[in-house]
Amino acid sequence: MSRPITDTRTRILDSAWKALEEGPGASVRMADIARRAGISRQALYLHFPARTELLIATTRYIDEIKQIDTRLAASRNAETGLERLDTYIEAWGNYIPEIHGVARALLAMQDSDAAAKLAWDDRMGAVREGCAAAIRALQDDGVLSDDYTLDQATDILWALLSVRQWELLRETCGWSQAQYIALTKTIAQRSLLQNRS
Amino acid sequence: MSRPITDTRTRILDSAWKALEEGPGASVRMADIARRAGISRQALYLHFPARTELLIATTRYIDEIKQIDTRLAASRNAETGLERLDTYIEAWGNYIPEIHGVARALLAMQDSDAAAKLAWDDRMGAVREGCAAAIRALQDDGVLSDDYTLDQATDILWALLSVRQWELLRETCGWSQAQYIALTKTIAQRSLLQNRS
DNA sequence: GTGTCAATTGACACTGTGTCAAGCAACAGG
DNA sequence: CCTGTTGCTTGACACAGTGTCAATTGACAC
Repeated sequence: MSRPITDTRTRILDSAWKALEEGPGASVRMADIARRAGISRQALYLHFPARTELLIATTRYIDEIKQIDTRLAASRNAETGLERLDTYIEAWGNYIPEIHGVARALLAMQDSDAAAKLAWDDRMGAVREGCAAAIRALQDDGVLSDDYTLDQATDILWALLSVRQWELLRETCGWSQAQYIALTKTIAQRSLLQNRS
Repeated sequence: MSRPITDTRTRILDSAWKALEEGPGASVRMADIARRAGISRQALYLHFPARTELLIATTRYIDEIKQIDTRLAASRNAETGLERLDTYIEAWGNYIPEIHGVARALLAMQDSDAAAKLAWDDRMGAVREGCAAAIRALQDDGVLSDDYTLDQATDILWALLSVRQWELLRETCGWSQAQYIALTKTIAQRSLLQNRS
């Protein structure tokens, strides 16, 4: 066989990724993904028994390619709290464009597929935990303003990093990713930190 | 007839609103909305020829009940830029919980219903314009930091006000709306404004 | 050569959207 | 009282997308 299992599976995941990236309005139907991957629709179901499982698997796949866990671990190992925040912002900021297509597709599921949504929540929970850890490090360093609780500060940073989500609705932002990440850093520091160190 | 047109139409819109509010995973199918409103599914199509039109109409309906345009106009008439920002934040902040169900439902449309999405973008554009106007007033008052362009500042405030959107994915925030709006004001002022006045 | 495994084709059930036709109850004006 | 209109009803249907099933093919491994 010139096509080992992993090959086909990878081709499927690549196809799903590409389909999801094509923005809102893109057809992310099983048939489309199968056609993209060059296999039949039914063969797709041999690899992924349901659409939601394919979407979740695509998330994990993107995680691996983008080395998200590695990057988040790196943020955990940073020396100062501020470095930790920087590294986290870079990891998550770079992740968002890839991930928001999946978010859209999962949100789009009419049937409340509890298991799939739980898996997604877990993933997001992990990323969010990285955010909270960075904030906590800042508290330990004593540079975090005590106007905000840990949860509040996490929510604020999360919001700043997630503004790209709104591009789903109004695709008129026009910022480059680098611009965006740089600005996020500035605003996060200005908003959350006291001018101490 | 004990049921004039407007009565049925209002009942439909109320039903749709309620259905949309029941969070992600809620069934916002035409049949469900019809059952809620106490009419047949086909009668629903007599009032709204398509699902997307019902969703958009529900947005307008919520607008009216919540008097969003009035509130945004009030923000336009505020004396100082800071008051203007405050009024805007209050109007839009109170609007979000009602509106994010519609956002979710519209995002969920697989068929890229261009017209409906355009109408939605228009609505969001109007609200966003209110945001930009508030920011611009702050520039005129000379209290807005010139580190950010108008677009950047608008995006930041928009992000801060829209963090609730993420509750769709992780419903663990637990903030009260008042808490949220108060915090948004603080963070917006701290982030965007120079400590001048 | 036989078994196995991935993938194929073709058919089917089910759900949700949107359409169509025929009928029915109430009300209005002659 | 009859007639037309209006708002809604029931019942049927077409269509798209998901997910399932059975029978078949083609290549590789032992």
